[in-house]
Amino acid sequence: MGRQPCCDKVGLKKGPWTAEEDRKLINFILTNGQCCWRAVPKLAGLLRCGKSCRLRWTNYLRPDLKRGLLSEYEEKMVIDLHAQLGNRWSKIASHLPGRTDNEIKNHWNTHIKKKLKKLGIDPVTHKSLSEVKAHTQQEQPLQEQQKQPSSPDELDPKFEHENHQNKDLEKPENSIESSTITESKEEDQMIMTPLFDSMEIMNGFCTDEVPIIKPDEILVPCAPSSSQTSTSSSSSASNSSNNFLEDLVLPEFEWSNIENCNDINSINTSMALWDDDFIRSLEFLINEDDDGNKKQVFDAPLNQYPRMVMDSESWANGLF
DNA sequence: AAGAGTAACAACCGCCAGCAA
DNA sequence: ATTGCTGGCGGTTGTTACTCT
Repeated sequence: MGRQPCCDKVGLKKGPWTAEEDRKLINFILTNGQCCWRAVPKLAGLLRCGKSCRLRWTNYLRPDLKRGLLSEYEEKMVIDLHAQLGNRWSKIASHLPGRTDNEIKNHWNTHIKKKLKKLGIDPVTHKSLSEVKAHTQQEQPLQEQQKQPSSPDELDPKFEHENHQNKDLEKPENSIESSTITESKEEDQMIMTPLFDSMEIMNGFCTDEVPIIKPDEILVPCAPSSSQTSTSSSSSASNSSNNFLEDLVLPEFEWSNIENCNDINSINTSMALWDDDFIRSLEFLINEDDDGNKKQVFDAPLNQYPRMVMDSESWANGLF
């Protein structure tokens, strides 16, 4: 037998996240760290599917995210990495601390593509457009002869870029690429040019490094849920959601001391990494409503949550 | 000022690899 | 070995903001 489905999708909310939903999700992850996403919406009191929660967290709520447009430097990196990796946005994002694959993908499609075209560079091949044009004109008669693809790769857009890469290899003098695509981790490292080394020094944060907790270590807020709903200042405002997130001034995180997330002690240690100042500022910011009035949104100060021990069966059956 | 067109980006959808049951 | 769920990924769509006429 397999596992339970991630969600039944019945009665689940879709569309933009409200400020209240953001608060609930942040509240939950601040308190519990990251655990099984399927359980998050139930435990956090959200009518969302786990996948949606994960996406919202990784793409928007994560504390390490940079906001605003990509800098010229970052843009240059994206272009360079795209030339080497193609549309592997997550891989590209992994070289840009604080940026998400979604953000980079969007930026590529809306900004960089146009920029490159303006500069006469084909955004797919990273070659000059005139050359690409000439190349395709040369190939056209041949392609008409061979309309049936000779290999499955040709049908798969994923391979399109790699095919270009191979072509590029034939004419390295025309490419801005500095290395070839490889899947191995070792060679992935080699993609990092000295330019990227400075980025490595930055305090990179990875969602994988968010403390993972065991089911029986979930902290369940004990305050009545009505306190949350009564404080919901704007259930419709993705705008207000944006505002309160823009205001968040988040500290640098150091997750390096979490060596073994399966160890309960290390999990407790990891929770301590959200230092008091940060928690206070977060509470202050999150508790502010749209008019700037202070409100109690967190059910209780984070350090006052009782640690509720759940047995694994309760967890598995989702009895909350 | 209003409507149309365009840009920007958040969110969703479907697919897939990995893995637990 | 098989089944089917989870989490991650890339492509696409929908919504909002902005600009132009």
